[in-house]
Amino acid sequence: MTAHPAAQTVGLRDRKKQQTRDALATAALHLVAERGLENVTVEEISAAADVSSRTFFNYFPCKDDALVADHSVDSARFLTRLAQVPPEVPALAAVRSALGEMIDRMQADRERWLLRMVVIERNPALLPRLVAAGVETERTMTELVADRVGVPPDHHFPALLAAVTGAAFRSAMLRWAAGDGARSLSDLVDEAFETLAAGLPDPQPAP
Amino acid sequence: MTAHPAAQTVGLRDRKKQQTRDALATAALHLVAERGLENVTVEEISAAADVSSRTFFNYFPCKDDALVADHSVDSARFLTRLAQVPPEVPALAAVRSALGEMIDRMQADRERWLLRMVVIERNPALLPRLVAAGVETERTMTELVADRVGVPPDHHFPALLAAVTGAAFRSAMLRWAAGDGARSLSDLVDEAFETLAAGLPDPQPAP
DNA sequence: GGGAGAACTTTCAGGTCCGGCAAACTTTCG
DNA sequence: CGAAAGTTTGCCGGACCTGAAAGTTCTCCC
Repeated sequence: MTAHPAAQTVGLRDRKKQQTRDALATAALHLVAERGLENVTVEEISAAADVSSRTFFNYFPCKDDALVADHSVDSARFLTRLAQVPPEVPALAAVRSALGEMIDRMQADRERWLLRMVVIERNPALLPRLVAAGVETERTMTELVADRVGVPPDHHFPALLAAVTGAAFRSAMLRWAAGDGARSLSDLVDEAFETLAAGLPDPQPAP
Repeated sequence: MTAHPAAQTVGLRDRKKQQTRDALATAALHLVAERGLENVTVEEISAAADVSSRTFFNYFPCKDDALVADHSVDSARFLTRLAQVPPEVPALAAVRSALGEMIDRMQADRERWLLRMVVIERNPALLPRLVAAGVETERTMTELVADRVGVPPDHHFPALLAAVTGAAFRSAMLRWAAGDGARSLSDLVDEAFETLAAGLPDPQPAP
């Protein structure tokens, strides 16, 4: 037996895969951060990660996804959480609650996520990609919410809630990056959701 | 002098340009509607509009833009309207009010807009494009709103309001198309904005 | 251990997207 | 009419992305 009898669930193979994926994403983020999206090719990213450019596409369906997607934050877990929130909790609060775990994981990966958001901010072409990453999630979320509040799936509320909370979350993420992570993401999301719950009233101009 | 002494502001040249642009957009929408986004090339679209494929790119920066962008609904006018709404009107209501004109124009172009939204619905890759079309608008909108409510530009409210109203509007557009335009877009947008103003409370399950 | 087979990577070929360039053409204006 | 300005077009090349086939690396089971 080798010196590592434990850690059986993940073999060498999976560890290498994760490494490669990580190397590609990291290389992509750093290169784009310093040169801009247009001035970085897939070949350069692949070279920096020491793999062929064909391999790049085995991991990411397109260049942008290497910058925006993140395996560690998979939406399936968020949806599971959402389904688990007790049904008497209002939908908006339920969504906020279910986001908690995802937010924690993002804070744990603080460094990388801040870089990611800065890259997105400086390359607006990526912003739609951020939406794309959530579009399938929003669809499922719509169904979950319809179920939860007991309205037909073509009612306007579930789709509106999904779209609006998605927008609010993105807004908080961008704000997080803009402040370089000075305030916690959790706080910023809370602030946004409270404003939503209050019906988006005009804020006080000056105290 | 010719038989058309009036209509001086637009010459033959500009009229032709508008025609070409329109032909390209129309061809793109119809082809994609029947074959799907992947199975339509720029060459085919250009051929259908009787221009070279090189000309296509003189009008649209990429294939998707021919499907999503619309010259008749330029956001500059919306922003102008927004700036004109009296400052005592709360920001959320002001946005709804400023959207009115755009909505009217979309209803006038009902046919084309419904087709467009159906195409987007059936080709989810385009949905992020719809966001992209509004991203610059949202940025300006953020500044306008900050100004209007008298908070610094890095306050969370303006960006949140811009993102959220954008999402709500898109949600209403998709709903409009899903119902094949049975209910007026104006109604659907009102419904969404009222729900926003109420703080997104859970709807009544059944009467 | 050791080999059969699965999984991953690489190379290669090819289609589509998209932008720069300069020549031909069309409209506008003096 | 003729010059100026704008538009269309073909040509070319780089970049993105995909399929197929061949080569390499890991896993599993004996």
